[in-house]
Amino acid sequence: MKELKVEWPSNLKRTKPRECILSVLEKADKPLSAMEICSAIEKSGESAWLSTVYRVLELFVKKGMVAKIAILNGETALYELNRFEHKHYAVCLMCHKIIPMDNCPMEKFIPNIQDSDFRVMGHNLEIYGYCKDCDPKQRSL
Amino acid sequence: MKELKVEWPSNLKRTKPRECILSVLEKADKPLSAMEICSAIEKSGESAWLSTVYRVLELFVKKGMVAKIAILNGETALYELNRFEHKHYAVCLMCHKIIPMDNCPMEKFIPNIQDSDFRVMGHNLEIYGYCKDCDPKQRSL
DNA sequence: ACGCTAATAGGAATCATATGCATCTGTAGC
DNA sequence: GCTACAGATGCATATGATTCCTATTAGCGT
Repeated sequence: MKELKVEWPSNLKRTKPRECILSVLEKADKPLSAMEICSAIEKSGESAWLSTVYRVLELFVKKGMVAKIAILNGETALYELNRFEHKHYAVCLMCHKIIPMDNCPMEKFIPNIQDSDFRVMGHNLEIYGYCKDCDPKQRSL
Repeated sequence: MKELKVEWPSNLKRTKPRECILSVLEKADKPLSAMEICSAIEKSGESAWLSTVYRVLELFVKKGMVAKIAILNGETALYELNRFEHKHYAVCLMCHKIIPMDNCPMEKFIPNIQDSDFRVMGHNLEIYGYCKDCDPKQRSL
């Protein structure tokens, strides 16, 4: 996955934690949890408080720079740069590996919602199953 | 939504909390959280402990009697009877109302997963947006 | 009815996330 | 470049959902 950049909104104060967090997300090749972001920052020699990471991520989501996704019944929220082309993931039920999907079933689908005036803003989709490493183990149980 | 029944597995001990929980779910017209189930039981005059409710729900999920779903980035897990025809929901971003959908985009969709040997077991889909009551409020912000 | 096993009550622990407040830091205006 | 102030962070502590622990209780096979 190519490293991609997000434009820094002009009215957004540049502070060290914010730049660290964005930089971690730019380098990430998969969605990260707040805690993973935090330890990535520590590893790079900077420091960051988890509460700050949460606050900044929430802000980034509000600014549209970052997307928040929930995986496997939402034990933990994950964050990734908003790659306007949106993405879905397949999740392994055994090892919790996250594998990107390249297409989206919603592209040409009209949901039949019982509230006919519902204004659709977006969607989450998650496929679950067994990845190629875990499938054999699973079958032999 | 019609009240529907689930068969009680023959090897499953019948205890008061379990029967209460199943009965609440049978009467429910929407997915419920563990706490909602708990208070519904209290309201019916019985008593139930949250920890028991969680344990029983987990058991029911394992037995395939109940489905666990996550809504809006998984703040809270919701549970409903497993209606083998599976279902998806639209969720209002403002009032968190849950509106059933009658069709499913995955029926004739082949996900293009980067792990080509991934064995798909199922999926979660959630549409989010604004329901007819909240859409006007949203637009006037 | 008896006894064994599994289930529950009750509470305390845990995990992710949010919040409150004092202190610090970007940055707009000079 | 300096200053002031709004807004951000460091840090501790709260919160809400869920899980875990253990003594007690209750199904159910015999």
